[in-house]
Amino acid sequence: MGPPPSTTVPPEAGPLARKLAQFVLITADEAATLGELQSATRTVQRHRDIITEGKSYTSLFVLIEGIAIRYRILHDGRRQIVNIVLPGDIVGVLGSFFENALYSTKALTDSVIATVPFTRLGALFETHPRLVTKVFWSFACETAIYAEHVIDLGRRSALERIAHFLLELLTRLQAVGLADATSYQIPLTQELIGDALGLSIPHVNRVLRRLRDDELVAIEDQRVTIKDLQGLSELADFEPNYLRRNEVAELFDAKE
Amino acid sequence: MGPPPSTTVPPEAGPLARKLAQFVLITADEAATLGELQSATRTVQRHRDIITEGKSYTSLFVLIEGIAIRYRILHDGRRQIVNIVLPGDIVGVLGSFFENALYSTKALTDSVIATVPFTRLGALFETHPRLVTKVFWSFACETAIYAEHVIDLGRRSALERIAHFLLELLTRLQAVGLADATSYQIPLTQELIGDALGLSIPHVNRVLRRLRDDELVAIEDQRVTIKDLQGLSELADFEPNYLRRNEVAELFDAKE
DNA sequence: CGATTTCTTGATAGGGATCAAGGTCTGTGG
DNA sequence: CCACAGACCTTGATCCCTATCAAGAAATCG
Repeated sequence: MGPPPSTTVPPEAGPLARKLAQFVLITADEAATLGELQSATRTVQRHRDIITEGKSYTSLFVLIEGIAIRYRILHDGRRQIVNIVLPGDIVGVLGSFFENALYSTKALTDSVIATVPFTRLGALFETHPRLVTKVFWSFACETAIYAEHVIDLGRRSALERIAHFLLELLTRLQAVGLADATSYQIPLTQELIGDALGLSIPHVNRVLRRLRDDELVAIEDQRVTIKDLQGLSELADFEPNYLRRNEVAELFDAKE
Repeated sequence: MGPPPSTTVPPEAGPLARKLAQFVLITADEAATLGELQSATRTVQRHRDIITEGKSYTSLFVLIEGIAIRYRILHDGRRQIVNIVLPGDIVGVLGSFFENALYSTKALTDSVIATVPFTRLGALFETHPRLVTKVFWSFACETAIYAEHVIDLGRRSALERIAHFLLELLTRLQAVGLADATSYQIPLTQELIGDALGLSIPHVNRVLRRLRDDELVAIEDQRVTIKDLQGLSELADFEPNYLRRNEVAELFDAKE
Protein backbone atom coordinates (compact mmCIF):
# COMPACT_ATOMS: atom_id res chain seq x y z
CA MET A 1 0.00 0.00 0.00
CA GLY A 2 2.85 2.37 0.79
CA PRO A 3 4.99 4.02 -1.83
CA PRO A 4 7.63 1.89 -3.49
CA PRO A 5 10.76 1.65 -1.37
CA SER A 6 13.00 3.27 -3.89
CA THR A 7 12.59 6.50 -5.75
CA THR A 8 16.04 6.42 -7.23
CA VAL A 9 14.85 4.72 -10.36
CA PRO A 10 13.75 7.07 -13.11
CA PRO A 11 11.43 5.84 -15.83
CA GLU A 12 14.28 5.93 -18.33
CA ALA A 13 16.05 3.20 -16.42
CA GLY A 14 13.79 0.73 -18.18
CA PRO A 15 11.03 -1.56 -17.08
CA LEU A 16 13.24 -4.12 -15.36
CA ALA A 17 14.79 -1.67 -12.93
CA ARG A 18 11.40 -0.19 -12.42
CA LYS A 19 9.87 -3.52 -11.59
CA LEU A 20 12.69 -4.58 -9.31
CA ALA A 21 12.49 -1.30 -7.44
CA GLN A 22 9.03 -2.33 -6.37
CA PHE A 23 10.47 -5.22 -4.48
CA VAL A 24 13.92 -4.21 -3.39
CA LEU A 25 15.92 -1.07 -3.13
CA ILE A 26 17.78 -0.37 -6.33
CA THR A 27 20.59 2.13 -6.14
CA ALA A 28 21.34 4.54 -8.93
CA ASP A 29 24.52 2.62 -9.63
CA GLU A 30 22.63 -0.61 -9.86
CA ALA A 31 20.05 0.89 -12.14
CA ALA A 32 22.87 1.98 -14.40
CA THR A 33 24.42 -1.46 -14.33
CA LEU A 34 21.11 -3.00 -15.22
CA GLY A 35 20.74 -0.62 -18.09
CA GLU A 36 24.14 -1.55 -19.39
CA LEU A 37 23.32 -5.21 -19.07
CA GLN A 38 20.36 -4.70 -21.34
CA SER A 39 22.23 -2.75 -23.96
CA ALA A 40 22.20 -5.53 -26.53
CA THR A 41 18.67 -5.49 -27.79
CA ARG A 42 16.92 -6.94 -30.74
CA THR A 43 13.40 -6.88 -32.06
CA VAL A 44 11.12 -9.85 -32.32
CA GLN A 45 8.18 -9.84 -34.69
CA ARG A 46 4.82 -10.71 -33.32
CA HIS A 47 3.90 -14.40 -33.39
CA ARG A 48 7.56 -15.29 -33.35
CA ASP A 49 8.97 -17.50 -30.62
CA ILE A 50 11.51 -15.94 -28.33
CA ILE A 51 12.13 -19.28 -26.71
CA THR A 52 11.12 -22.66 -28.00
CA GLU A 53 10.42 -25.53 -25.68
CA GLY A 54 13.06 -28.22 -25.79
CA LYS A 55 15.81 -26.02 -27.15
CA SER A 56 18.72 -24.97 -25.01
CA TYR A 57 19.85 -21.43 -24.43
CA THR A 58 22.85 -19.71 -22.96
CA SER A 59 21.25 -16.33 -22.58
CA LEU A 60 18.28 -14.98 -20.86
CA PHE A 61 16.06 -12.32 -22.25
CA VAL A 62 14.55 -9.22 -20.77
CA LEU A 63 11.39 -8.05 -22.39
CA ILE A 64 11.84 -4.32 -22.95
CA GLU A 65 8.84 -3.55 -25.03
CA GLY A 66 5.86 -5.59 -26.13
CA ILE A 67 3.90 -8.47 -24.69
CA ALA A 68 4.57 -12.17 -24.84
CA ILE A 69 3.17 -15.42 -23.51
CA ARG A 70 4.85 -18.37 -21.91
CA TYR A 71 3.09 -21.60 -22.84
CA ARG A 72 3.26 -25.31 -23.34
CA ILE A 73 1.63 -27.35 -26.06
CA LEU A 74 0.40 -30.67 -24.69
CA HIS A 75 0.67 -33.91 -26.60
CA ASP A 76 -2.93 -33.65 -27.78
CA GLY A 77 -2.36 -30.20 -29.16
CA ARG A 78 -4.03 -28.22 -26.42
CA ARG A 79 -2.22 -25.16 -25.24
CA GLN A 80 -1.82 -23.92 -21.72
CA ILE A 81 -0.46 -20.47 -21.19
CA VAL A 82 1.39 -20.38 -17.90
CA ASN A 83 2.08 -16.68 -17.80
CA ILE A 84 1.72 -13.43 -19.62
CA VAL A 85 5.10 -11.81 -20.03
CA LEU A 86 5.14 -8.05 -19.64
CA PRO A 87 7.92 -5.49 -20.06
CA GLY A 88 10.47 -5.86 -17.30
CA ASP A 89 9.93 -9.59 -17.07
CA ILE A 90 12.80 -11.92 -17.62
CA VAL A 91 12.38 -15.07 -19.64
CA GLY A 92 14.65 -17.97 -20.29
CA VAL A 93 15.88 -18.31 -16.76
CA LEU A 94 14.99 -21.90 -16.41
CA GLY A 95 15.76 -22.48 -20.04
CA SER A 96 19.39 -21.66 -19.58
CA PHE A 97 19.56 -23.67 -16.44
CA PHE A 98 17.72 -26.82 -17.20
CA GLU A 99 19.16 -28.60 -20.17
CA ASN A 100 16.22 -27.62 -22.30
CA ALA A 101 13.63 -24.92 -22.06
CA LEU A 102 10.52 -26.18 -20.32
CA TYR A 103 8.16 -23.77 -22.01
CA SER A 104 8.00 -21.74 -25.16
CA THR A 105 7.71 -17.99 -25.15
CA LYS A 106 6.08 -16.21 -28.02
CA ALA A 107 5.80 -12.52 -28.76
CA LEU A 108 2.22 -11.34 -29.02
CA THR A 109 3.21 -8.00 -30.44
CA ASP A 110 6.31 -6.74 -32.15
CA SER A 111 8.70 -6.62 -29.23
CA VAL A 112 12.09 -5.49 -28.15
CA ILE A 113 14.15 -7.82 -26.02
CA ALA A 114 17.55 -7.52 -24.44
CA THR A 115 19.79 -10.53 -24.62
CA VAL A 116 21.87 -11.19 -21.54
CA PRO A 117 24.35 -14.03 -21.80
CA PHE A 118 24.18 -16.18 -18.75
CA THR A 119 27.92 -15.81 -18.35
CA ARG A 120 27.52 -12.09 -18.03
CA LEU A 121 25.42 -12.65 -14.99
CA GLY A 122 28.31 -14.71 -13.70
CA ALA A 123 30.71 -11.86 -14.35
CA LEU A 124 28.33 -9.50 -12.69
CA PHE A 125 28.57 -11.61 -9.63
CA GLU A 126 32.18 -10.52 -9.21
CA THR A 127 31.36 -6.86 -9.35
CA HIS A 128 27.79 -6.60 -8.09
CA PRO A 129 26.91 -9.66 -6.06
CA ARG A 130 24.07 -7.88 -4.33
CA LEU A 131 22.45 -6.93 -7.56
CA VAL A 132 22.54 -10.49 -8.83
CA THR A 133 20.94 -11.63 -5.66
CA LYS A 134 18.23 -9.04 -5.99
CA VAL A 135 17.45 -10.26 -9.45
CA PHE A 136 17.29 -13.82 -8.24
CA TRP A 137 15.14 -12.67 -5.44
CA SER A 138 12.69 -11.19 -7.85
CA PHE A 139 12.49 -14.58 -9.55
CA ALA A 140 11.44 -16.00 -6.24
CA CYS A 141 8.72 -13.40 -5.91
CA GLU A 142 7.33 -14.51 -9.21
CA THR A 143 6.38 -17.71 -7.50
CA ALA A 144 3.55 -15.81 -5.87
CA ILE A 145 2.06 -15.03 -9.25
CA TYR A 146 2.10 -18.67 -10.20
CA ALA A 147 0.64 -19.74 -6.90
CA GLU A 148 -2.19 -17.32 -7.44
CA HIS A 149 -2.80 -18.83 -10.86
CA VAL A 150 -3.01 -22.22 -9.22
CA ILE A 151 -5.72 -20.92 -6.94
CA ASP A 152 -7.48 -19.38 -9.90
CA LEU A 153 -7.58 -22.55 -11.88
CA GLY A 154 -8.25 -24.81 -8.96
CA ARG A 155 -11.05 -23.12 -7.15
CA ARG A 156 -12.52 -20.23 -9.04
CA SER A 157 -15.38 -20.18 -11.52
CA ALA A 158 -14.91 -18.97 -15.06
CA LEU A 159 -16.36 -15.62 -14.12
CA GLU A 160 -14.05 -15.15 -11.16
CA ARG A 161 -11.07 -16.34 -13.13
CA ILE A 162 -11.49 -13.89 -15.95
CA ALA A 163 -12.15 -11.05 -13.54
CA HIS A 164 -9.06 -11.97 -11.55
CA PHE A 165 -6.97 -12.31 -14.65
CA LEU A 166 -7.89 -8.89 -15.94
CA LEU A 167 -7.23 -7.31 -12.57
CA GLU A 168 -3.85 -8.94 -12.25
CA LEU A 169 -2.85 -7.59 -15.63
CA LEU A 170 -4.00 -4.13 -14.63
CA THR A 171 -1.87 -4.18 -11.53
CA ARG A 172 1.18 -5.60 -13.21
CA LEU A 173 0.98 -3.16 -16.08
CA GLN A 174 0.57 -0.26 -13.71
CA ALA A 175 3.77 -1.35 -12.01
CA VAL A 176 5.72 -0.66 -15.16
CA GLY A 177 3.78 2.41 -16.10
CA LEU A 178 1.81 0.85 -18.93
CA ALA A 179 -1.67 1.22 -17.54
CA ASP A 180 -3.63 4.10 -16.21
CA ALA A 181 -5.95 3.83 -13.24
CA THR A 182 -8.55 1.65 -14.92
CA SER A 183 -7.50 0.64 -18.38
CA TYR A 184 -4.71 -0.74 -20.47
CA GLN A 185 -3.94 -1.68 -23.98
CA ILE A 186 -3.21 -5.31 -24.76
CA PRO A 187 -3.92 -7.60 -27.69
CA LEU A 188 -5.88 -10.29 -25.90
CA THR A 189 -7.88 -12.66 -28.01
CA GLN A 190 -10.57 -14.77 -26.47
CA GLU A 191 -8.63 -17.86 -27.45
CA LEU A 192 -5.68 -16.55 -25.50
CA ILE A 193 -7.74 -15.87 -22.42
CA GLY A 194 -9.16 -19.35 -22.69
CA ASP A 195 -5.74 -20.93 -23.00
CA ALA A 196 -4.50 -18.98 -20.03
CA LEU A 197 -7.45 -19.85 -17.82
CA GLY A 198 -8.34 -23.33 -19.01
CA LEU A 199 -11.60 -22.32 -20.68
CA SER A 200 -13.10 -22.81 -24.12
CA ILE A 201 -13.46 -19.94 -26.53
CA PRO A 202 -17.28 -19.85 -26.55
CA HIS A 203 -17.36 -19.80 -22.82
CA VAL A 204 -14.86 -16.99 -22.58
CA ASN A 205 -17.05 -15.13 -24.98
CA ARG A 206 -20.16 -15.58 -22.88
CA VAL A 207 -18.45 -14.62 -19.67
CA LEU A 208 -16.94 -11.57 -21.27
CA ARG A 209 -20.32 -10.53 -22.54
CA ARG A 210 -21.77 -10.91 -19.10
CA LEU A 211 -19.01 -8.82 -17.57
CA ARG A 212 -19.71 -6.21 -20.18
CA ASP A 213 -23.47 -6.30 -19.66
CA ASP A 214 -22.96 -5.95 -15.94
CA GLU A 215 -20.75 -2.96 -16.66
CA LEU A 216 -17.76 -4.39 -14.85
CA VAL A 217 -15.18 -4.65 -17.63
CA ALA A 218 -15.11 -4.34 -21.36
CA ILE A 219 -12.53 -5.39 -23.89
CA GLU A 220 -12.76 -3.45 -27.09
CA ASP A 221 -10.27 -2.76 -29.71
CA GLN A 222 -7.35 -4.28 -27.83
CA ARG A 223 -8.07 -2.22 -24.79
CA VAL A 224 -9.29 -3.49 -21.46
CA THR A 225 -11.34 -0.95 -19.56
CA ILE A 226 -12.38 -1.67 -16.03
CA LYS A 227 -15.60 0.14 -15.42
CA ASP A 228 -16.19 -0.94 -11.86
CA LEU A 229 -12.94 -1.67 -10.08
CA GLN A 230 -14.60 -2.17 -6.75
CA GLY A 231 -17.27 -4.52 -8.03
CA LEU A 232 -14.86 -6.49 -10.11
CA SER A 233 -12.39 -6.88 -7.27
CA GLU A 234 -15.09 -8.23 -5.03
CA LEU A 235 -16.30 -10.61 -7.65
CA ALA A 236 -12.80 -11.91 -8.20
CA ASP A 237 -11.80 -11.87 -4.57
CA PHE A 238 -8.81 -9.93 -5.79
CA GLU A 239 -6.09 -8.86 -3.42
CA PRO A 240 -3.10 -7.28 -5.13
CA ASN A 241 -0.79 -7.99 -2.20
CA TYR A 242 0.96 -10.79 -3.99
CA LEU A 243 2.07 -8.39 -6.69
CA ARG A 244 3.82 -5.89 -4.53
CA ARG A 245 5.75 -5.59 -1.41
CA ASN A 246 4.04 -3.70 1.35
CA GLU A 247 6.85 -2.03 3.21
CA VAL A 248 8.85 -3.60 6.06
CA ALA A 249 12.60 -3.40 6.32
CA GLU A 250 14.37 -6.53 5.26
CA LEU A 251 17.49 -8.21 4.18
CA PHE A 252 18.57 -5.94 1.41
CA ASP A 253 17.51 -2.48 2.37
CA ALA A 254 19.18 -2.87 5.73
CA LYS A 255 22.51 -3.45 4.08
CA GLU A 256 22.76 -0.50 1.81
CA MET B 1 18.97 -38.00 -16.41
CA GLY B 2 22.64 -37.92 -15.50
CA PRO B 3 23.88 -38.24 -11.95
CA PRO B 4 23.52 -35.23 -9.68
CA PRO B 5 26.33 -32.75 -10.21
CA SER B 6 27.66 -33.02 -6.73
CA THR B 7 28.59 -36.05 -4.72
CA THR B 8 30.05 -34.09 -1.88
CA VAL B 9 26.82 -34.07 0.07
CA PRO B 10 26.35 -37.01 2.38
CA PRO B 11 22.87 -38.00 3.50
CA GLU B 12 23.62 -36.71 7.00
CA ALA B 13 23.88 -33.21 5.64
CA GLY B 14 20.12 -33.05 5.74
CA PRO B 15 17.42 -32.82 3.14
CA LEU B 16 18.02 -29.20 2.19
CA ALA B 17 21.62 -29.67 1.20
CA ARG B 18 20.61 -32.83 -0.53
CA LYS B 19 17.94 -31.13 -2.51
CA LEU B 20 20.12 -28.16 -3.43
CA ALA B 21 22.85 -30.45 -4.59
CA GLN B 22 20.49 -31.65 -7.27
CA PHE B 23 20.45 -28.23 -8.77
CA VAL B 24 23.78 -26.64 -7.99
CA LEU B 25 27.15 -27.74 -6.81
CA ILE B 26 27.32 -27.67 -3.04
CA THR B 27 30.77 -27.80 -1.52
CA ALA B 28 31.51 -29.65 1.69
CA ASP B 29 32.02 -26.33 3.38
CA GLU B 30 28.69 -25.07 2.20
CA ALA B 31 26.94 -28.21 3.30
CA ALA B 32 28.41 -27.68 6.74
CA THR B 33 27.28 -24.07 6.78
CA LEU B 34 23.81 -25.11 5.80
CA GLY B 35 23.76 -27.66 8.56
CA GLU B 36 24.77 -25.05 11.06
CA LEU B 37 22.11 -22.70 9.78
CA GLN B 38 19.52 -25.32 10.52
CA SER B 39 20.74 -26.10 13.99
CA ALA B 40 17.83 -24.42 15.76
CA THR B 41 15.04 -26.89 15.29
CA ARG B 42 11.68 -27.39 16.85
CA THR B 43 8.87 -29.82 16.41
CA VAL B 44 5.44 -29.05 15.11
CA GLN B 45 2.52 -31.28 15.85
CA ARG B 46 0.43 -32.48 13.01
CA HIS B 47 -2.48 -30.27 12.01
CA ARG B 48 -0.69 -27.30 13.47
CA ASP B 49 0.06 -24.29 11.33
CA ILE B 50 3.70 -23.50 10.74
CA ILE B 51 2.73 -20.29 9.03
CA THR B 52 -0.62 -18.58 9.14
CA GLU B 53 -1.84 -16.42 6.31
CA GLY B 54 -1.87 -12.75 7.14
CA LYS B 55 0.67 -12.92 9.93
CA SER B 56 4.14 -11.55 9.52
CA TYR B 57 7.34 -13.43 10.14
CA THR B 58 10.98 -12.63 10.47
CA SER B 59 12.25 -16.14 10.02
CA LEU B 60 11.96 -18.71 7.39
CA PHE B 61 11.59 -22.38 8.09
CA VAL B 62 13.23 -25.42 6.64
CA LEU B 63 11.21 -28.57 6.84
CA ILE B 64 13.57 -31.21 8.16
CA GLU B 65 11.20 -34.04 8.78
CA GLY B 66 7.55 -34.54 8.07
CA ILE B 67 5.14 -33.32 5.43
CA ALA B 68 3.18 -30.10 5.21
CA ILE B 69 0.86 -28.28 2.86
CA ARG B 70 0.80 -24.71 1.70
CA TYR B 71 -2.76 -23.51 1.19
CA ARG B 72 -5.21 -20.67 1.07
CA ILE B 73 -8.75 -20.60 2.37
CA LEU B 74 -10.97 -18.63 0.04
CA HIS B 75 -13.68 -16.31 1.28
CA ASP B 76 -16.34 -18.95 0.70
CA GLY B 77 -14.47 -21.48 2.81
CA ARG B 78 -13.06 -23.55 0.02
CA ARG B 79 -9.45 -24.55 0.32
CA GLN B 80 -6.85 -24.61 -2.39
CA ILE B 81 -3.58 -26.30 -1.66
CA VAL B 82 -0.87 -24.66 -3.70
CA ASN B 83 1.93 -27.02 -2.86
CA ILE B 84 2.92 -30.05 -0.87
CA VAL B 85 5.90 -29.22 1.31
CA LEU B 86 8.47 -32.00 1.62
CA PRO B 87 11.64 -32.29 3.68
CA GLY B 88 14.28 -29.94 2.36
CA ASP B 89 11.72 -27.41 1.26
CA ILE B 90 11.85 -23.91 2.64
CA VAL B 91 8.69 -22.14 3.67
CA GLY B 92 8.04 -18.62 4.76
CA VAL B 93 10.20 -17.00 2.15
CA LEU B 94 7.53 -14.74 0.84
CA GLY B 95 6.04 -14.45 4.27
CA SER B 96 9.08 -12.73 5.63
CA PHE B 97 9.34 -10.57 2.60
CA PHE B 98 5.85 -9.45 1.94
CA GLU B 99 4.35 -7.73 4.88
CA ASN B 100 2.10 -10.64 5.60
CA ALA B 101 2.24 -14.27 4.68
CA LEU B 102 0.25 -14.95 1.54
CA TYR B 103 -0.52 -18.56 2.37
CA SER B 104 -0.77 -20.73 5.40
CA THR B 105 1.41 -23.76 5.89
CA LYS B 106 0.18 -26.63 7.99
CA ALA B 107 1.98 -29.75 9.13
CA LEU B 108 0.33 -32.93 7.95
CA THR B 109 2.40 -35.10 10.23
CA ASP B 110 4.39 -34.39 13.33
CA SER B 111 7.30 -32.50 11.87
CA VAL B 112 10.67 -31.06 12.65
CA ILE B 113 11.49 -27.65 11.30
CA ALA B 114 14.56 -25.48 11.50
CA THR B 115 14.02 -21.81 12.15
CA VAL B 116 16.33 -19.49 10.26
CA PRO B 117 16.01 -15.81 11.10
CA PHE B 118 15.95 -13.77 7.98
CA THR B 119 18.74 -11.63 9.36
CA ARG B 120 20.96 -14.67 9.55
CA LEU B 121 20.63 -15.03 5.85
CA GLY B 122 21.79 -11.45 5.66
CA ALA B 123 24.79 -12.20 7.79
CA LEU B 124 25.51 -15.23 5.69
CA PHE B 125 25.74 -12.95 2.75
CA GLU B 126 28.92 -11.46 4.20
CA THR B 127 30.62 -14.79 4.60
CA HIS B 128 29.07 -17.01 1.93
CA PRO B 129 27.51 -14.88 -0.78
CA ARG B 130 27.59 -17.71 -3.27
CA LEU B 131 25.67 -19.98 -1.00
CA VAL B 132 22.94 -17.43 -0.45
CA THR B 133 22.64 -17.01 -4.16
CA LYS B 134 22.36 -20.73 -4.63
CA VAL B 135 19.55 -20.88 -2.14
CA PHE B 136 17.75 -18.07 -3.86
CA TRP B 137 18.37 -19.78 -7.10
CA SER B 138 16.62 -22.85 -5.84
CA PHE B 139 13.62 -20.70 -5.03
CA ALA B 140 13.53 -19.69 -8.63
CA CYS B 141 13.58 -23.30 -9.71
CA GLU B 142 10.51 -23.91 -7.65
CA THR B 143 8.67 -21.77 -10.11
CA ALA B 144 8.80 -24.71 -12.48
CA ILE B 145 6.80 -26.82 -10.05
CA TYR B 146 4.11 -24.19 -9.83
CA ALA B 147 3.99 -23.71 -13.56
CA GLU B 148 3.47 -27.42 -13.93
CA HIS B 149 0.59 -27.24 -11.49
CA VAL B 150 -0.94 -24.51 -13.61
CA ILE B 151 -0.81 -26.81 -16.61
CA ASP B 152 -2.29 -29.58 -14.52
CA LEU B 153 -5.24 -27.57 -13.40
CA GLY B 154 -5.77 -25.76 -16.65
CA ARG B 155 -5.69 -28.48 -19.20
CA ARG B 156 -5.65 -31.91 -17.70
CA SER B 157 -8.57 -34.18 -16.83
CA ALA B 158 -9.10 -35.42 -13.30
CA LEU B 159 -7.50 -38.72 -14.21
CA GLU B 160 -4.42 -37.12 -15.67
CA ARG B 161 -4.16 -34.69 -12.81
CA ILE B 162 -4.14 -37.30 -10.12
CA ALA B 163 -1.70 -39.45 -12.03
CA HIS B 164 0.58 -36.49 -12.55
CA PHE B 165 0.31 -35.45 -8.94
CA LEU B 166 1.29 -38.84 -7.62
CA LEU B 167 4.21 -39.07 -10.01
CA GLU B 168 5.50 -35.66 -9.05
CA LEU B 169 5.46 -36.64 -5.42
CA LEU B 170 7.33 -39.83 -6.21
CA THR B 171 10.06 -37.93 -7.99
CA ARG B 172 10.36 -35.23 -5.37
CA LEU B 173 10.48 -37.69 -2.52
CA GLN B 174 13.09 -39.76 -4.29
CA ALA B 175 15.22 -36.64 -4.52
CA VAL B 176 15.48 -36.49 -0.76
CA GLY B 177 15.73 -40.21 -0.28
CA LEU B 178 12.22 -40.72 1.03
CA ALA B 179 10.85 -42.92 -1.69
CA ASP B 180 12.02 -46.14 -3.26
CA ALA B 181 11.70 -46.86 -6.95
CA THR B 182 7.93 -47.12 -7.02
CA SER B 183 6.41 -46.29 -3.67
CA TYR B 184 6.38 -43.84 -0.81
CA GLN B 185 4.69 -43.24 2.45
CA ILE B 186 2.54 -40.17 2.82
CA PRO B 187 -0.66 -39.37 4.67
CA LEU B 188 -2.78 -38.24 1.75
CA THR B 189 -6.48 -38.04 2.29
CA GLN B 190 -8.83 -37.85 -0.63
CA GLU B 191 -9.96 -34.47 0.57
CA LEU B 192 -6.38 -33.29 0.42
CA ILE B 193 -5.88 -34.56 -3.09
CA GLY B 194 -9.09 -32.85 -4.07
CA ASP B 195 -8.03 -29.58 -2.54
CA ALA B 196 -4.69 -29.76 -4.27
CA LEU B 197 -6.13 -30.56 -7.67
CA GLY B 198 -9.40 -28.68 -7.61
CA LEU B 199 -11.60 -31.77 -7.47
CA SER B 200 -14.40 -32.94 -5.22
CA ILE B 201 -13.92 -35.76 -2.77
CA PRO B 202 -16.30 -38.23 -4.42
CA HIS B 203 -14.66 -37.69 -7.73
CA VAL B 204 -11.20 -38.21 -6.33
CA ASN B 205 -12.50 -41.40 -4.87
CA ARG B 206 -13.82 -42.65 -8.19
CA VAL B 207 -10.70 -41.75 -10.09
CA LEU B 208 -8.53 -43.40 -7.48
CA ARG B 209 -10.61 -46.51 -7.70
CA ARG B 210 -10.24 -46.55 -11.43
CA LEU B 211 -6.48 -46.14 -11.20
CA ARG B 212 -6.46 -49.02 -8.77
CA ASP B 213 -8.67 -51.21 -10.94
CA ASP B 214 -6.46 -50.51 -13.91
CA GLU B 215 -3.51 -51.53 -11.78
CA LEU B 216 -1.70 -48.26 -12.27
CA VAL B 217 -1.45 -46.93 -8.70
CA ALA B 218 -2.89 -47.77 -5.35
CA ILE B 219 -3.05 -45.80 -2.16
CA GLU B 220 -3.42 -47.98 0.88
CA ASP B 221 -2.58 -47.40 4.42
CA GLN B 222 -0.84 -44.08 3.84
CA ARG B 223 1.35 -45.57 1.20
CA VAL B 224 1.30 -44.79 -2.49
CA THR B 225 2.45 -47.68 -4.66
CA ILE B 226 2.92 -47.16 -8.35
CA LYS B 227 2.28 -50.45 -10.04
CA ASP B 228 2.83 -49.39 -13.60
CA LEU B 229 5.21 -46.49 -13.80
CA GLN B 230 5.34 -46.56 -17.55
CA GLY B 231 1.62 -46.68 -18.03
CA LEU B 232 0.97 -44.02 -15.47
CA SER B 233 3.59 -41.68 -16.92
CA GLU B 234 2.02 -41.98 -20.34
CA LEU B 235 -1.42 -41.37 -18.98
CA ALA B 236 -0.25 -38.28 -17.13
CA ASP B 237 2.04 -37.06 -19.88
CA PHE B 238 4.61 -36.88 -17.11
CA GLU B 239 8.07 -35.59 -17.77
CA PRO B 240 10.20 -35.23 -14.67
CA ASN B 241 12.56 -32.76 -16.32
CA TYR B 242 11.14 -29.86 -14.42
CA LEU B 243 12.13 -31.46 -11.16
CA ARG B 244 15.75 -31.96 -11.84
CA ARG B 245 18.56 -30.41 -13.61
CA ASN B 246 19.92 -32.44 -16.44
CA GLU B 247 23.61 -31.66 -16.46
CA VAL B 248 25.17 -28.80 -18.41
CA ALA B 249 27.80 -26.49 -17.04
CA GLU B 250 26.48 -23.19 -15.82
CA LEU B 251 26.93 -20.13 -13.77
CA PHE B 252 27.84 -21.63 -10.47
CA ASP B 253 29.80 -24.74 -11.21
CA ALA B 254 32.10 -22.85 -13.50
CA LYS B 255 33.08 -20.56 -10.67
CA GLU B 256 34.12 -22.99 -8.03
C1' DC C 1 -15.06 -48.26 22.46
C1' DG C 2 -17.68 -44.33 21.28
C1' DA C 3 -16.91 -40.47 18.10
C1' DT C 4 -14.85 -38.15 14.57
C1' DT C 5 -12.70 -38.61 10.31
C1' DT C 6 -12.24 -40.76 6.14
C1' DC C 7 -13.83 -43.63 2.48
C1' DT C 8 -17.31 -45.33 -0.66
C1' DT C 9 -21.19 -45.43 -3.58
C1' DG C 10 -25.41 -43.69 -5.73
C1' DA C 11 -28.61 -40.08 -7.72
C1' DT C 12 -29.01 -35.69 -9.59
C1' DA C 13 -27.65 -31.34 -11.49
C1' DG C 14 -24.90 -27.88 -13.47
C1' DG C 15 -20.89 -25.48 -15.36
C1' DG C 16 -18.47 -25.46 -19.08
C1' DA C 17 -16.88 -28.27 -23.31
C1' DT C 18 -17.91 -29.42 -27.83
C1' DC C 19 -19.96 -29.03 -32.17
C1' DA C 20 -21.88 -25.98 -35.50
C1' DA C 21 -22.73 -21.93 -38.16
C1' DG C 22 -22.81 -17.06 -39.03
C1' DG C 23 -21.08 -12.61 -38.64
C1' DT C 24 -17.38 -9.11 -38.43
C1' DC C 25 -13.15 -7.23 -39.05
C1' DT C 26 -8.37 -6.83 -41.04
C1' DG C 27 -5.09 -7.27 -44.20
C1' DT C 28 -3.58 -8.52 -48.83
C1' DG C 29 -3.39 -8.89 -53.69
C1' DG C 30 -5.43 -7.92 -57.96
C1' DC D 1 -10.73 0.32 -54.64
C1' DC D 2 -12.65 -3.95 -54.45
C1' DA D 3 -12.64 -8.90 -53.46
C1' DC D 4 -11.34 -12.37 -50.87
C1' DA D 5 -9.13 -15.06 -47.16
C1' DG D 6 -8.14 -15.71 -42.71
C1' DA D 7 -8.52 -14.47 -38.12
C1' DC D 8 -11.57 -13.35 -34.57
C1' DC D 9 -16.00 -12.81 -32.38
C1' DT D 10 -20.80 -14.27 -31.40
C1' DT D 11 -24.58 -17.23 -30.52
C1' DG D 12 -27.14 -21.56 -30.18
C1' DA D 13 -27.84 -26.69 -29.27
C1' DT D 14 -26.22 -30.55 -27.11
C1' DC D 15 -23.43 -33.38 -24.19
C1' DC D 16 -20.30 -34.77 -20.63
C1' DC D 17 -17.29 -34.32 -16.91
C1' DT D 18 -17.35 -33.29 -12.43
C1' DA D 19 -19.76 -30.93 -8.46
C1' DT D 20 -23.39 -31.51 -5.11
C1' DC D 21 -26.23 -33.78 -2.19
C1' DA D 22 -27.01 -37.82 0.53
C1' DA D 23 -26.09 -41.62 3.44
C1' DG D 24 -23.99 -45.72 4.89
C1' DA D 25 -19.46 -48.32 5.84
C1' DA D 26 -14.88 -48.39 7.43
C1' DA D 27 -11.11 -46.76 9.70
C1' DT D 28 -8.83 -44.00 13.07
C1' DC D 29 -8.29 -41.66 17.30
C1' DG D 30 -8.59 -40.09 21.93
